[in-house]
Amino acid sequence: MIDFTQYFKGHSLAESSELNELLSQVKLVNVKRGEVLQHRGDDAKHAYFVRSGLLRSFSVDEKGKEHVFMFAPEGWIISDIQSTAMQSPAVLSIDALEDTEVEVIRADIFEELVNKHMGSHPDFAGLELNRLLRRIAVLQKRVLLLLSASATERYQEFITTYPNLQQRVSQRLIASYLGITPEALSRIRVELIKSERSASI
Amino acid sequence: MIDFTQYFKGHSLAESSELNELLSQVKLVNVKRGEVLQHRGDDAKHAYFVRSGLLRSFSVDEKGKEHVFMFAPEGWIISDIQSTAMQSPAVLSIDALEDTEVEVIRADIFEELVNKHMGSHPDFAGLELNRLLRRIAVLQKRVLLLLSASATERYQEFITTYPNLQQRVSQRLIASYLGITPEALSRIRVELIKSERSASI
DNA sequence: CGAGCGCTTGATTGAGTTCAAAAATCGTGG
DNA sequence: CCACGATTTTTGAACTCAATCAAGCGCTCG
Repeated sequence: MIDFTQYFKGHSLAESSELNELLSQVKLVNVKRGEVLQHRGDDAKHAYFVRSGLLRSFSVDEKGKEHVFMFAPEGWIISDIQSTAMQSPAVLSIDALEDTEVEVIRADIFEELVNKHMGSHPDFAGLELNRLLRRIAVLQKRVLLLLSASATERYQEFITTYPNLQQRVSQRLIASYLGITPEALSRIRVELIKSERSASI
Repeated sequence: MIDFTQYFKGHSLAESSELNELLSQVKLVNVKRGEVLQHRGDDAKHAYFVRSGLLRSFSVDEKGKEHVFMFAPEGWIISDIQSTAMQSPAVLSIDALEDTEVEVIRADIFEELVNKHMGSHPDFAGLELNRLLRRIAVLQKRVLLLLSASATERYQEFITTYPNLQQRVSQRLIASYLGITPEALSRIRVELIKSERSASI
């Protein structure tokens, strides 16, 4: 079982009263598949730490179409970092793709902790820095893929990067993550299976 | 004239010996339009602070095609954050689109400074955190645009977000940034000018 | 001044979308 | 546990946006 406490383990903050104060703000919530945790337009943004289950964030465009921004399985933190940083209403909605046990906390808690407790617990900043750097790495990779790779290549990249997710998420949602229609993904898969067959003969 | 020193102004580190140590590592370099500052595959990554001129970072795909990842005009810092964070060879190349005066420093200096001097100069972490959050914000926006918007919409978004760049960068490069061909952008512009005309009559 | 680069325009092709409908799967209540 | 309705996936056909290929024009800078 992974949780915020464990996330902070190994850092000086882990044993401090500040951490206890922080953890006392954490609410443990059970959400059912399909429930929406955060709506686009919400002013109060939250960060969600997934203990078990699966969340996703997504945007809705003018034509009403959903676009999956990210998936968050066990151990992941999901939030609308952009809207939190810009102190603007949420542009992303967040909902549950499976029954999920999730720890909820104010999304700006990380920044606040860094700013407030840097002096006494400086390595907390390093932890947060690391989280953001990893986020940037996956976003950079995703942008470059969207710029340069065909739908087929993006799908192959997806299944090698997230083999476990591929089992748990419907094709409809994978297609949305890849920026294509479900029909296109269906056709891509039959082509891939065909070529697998001929390659293994 | 903007530089690293100014970037650090207003933070406690600004007056410290650590900053002087840092600034002594900064090399001021003049690069000519077309010069490549960093090649894909380089092990030593650098961060570039643009004092004047214009840099860009880009990737090259298997077919040899270039894809513009970002532009960096005066006052911007450009680097391959992903490769620096992952301690892997650079995936992005960086070159000059105009004659550029640039301050060069090891790309991992920010992380190192945060880790080393956090105790004595904690607010430096806040500065760096802010830089990363802004980066994430633009990347999130770009991913969502690539997922949901047509080439025309992405172009319109580009010119409203970066009106100054539009003047300085060739259409060829803007097209690359948008993920389309120069021919497609040329046609899009014709259509937009047409519809502007009919709208203003 | 000429070679090359950038932009445009045209014709053709192709990857992916849209619309429609059937087949398969899932989930829920009885 | 089964059955029914709803959702997802597949398949087909027509269409669209953007890519590709090709040619011509206008600059500039060497």
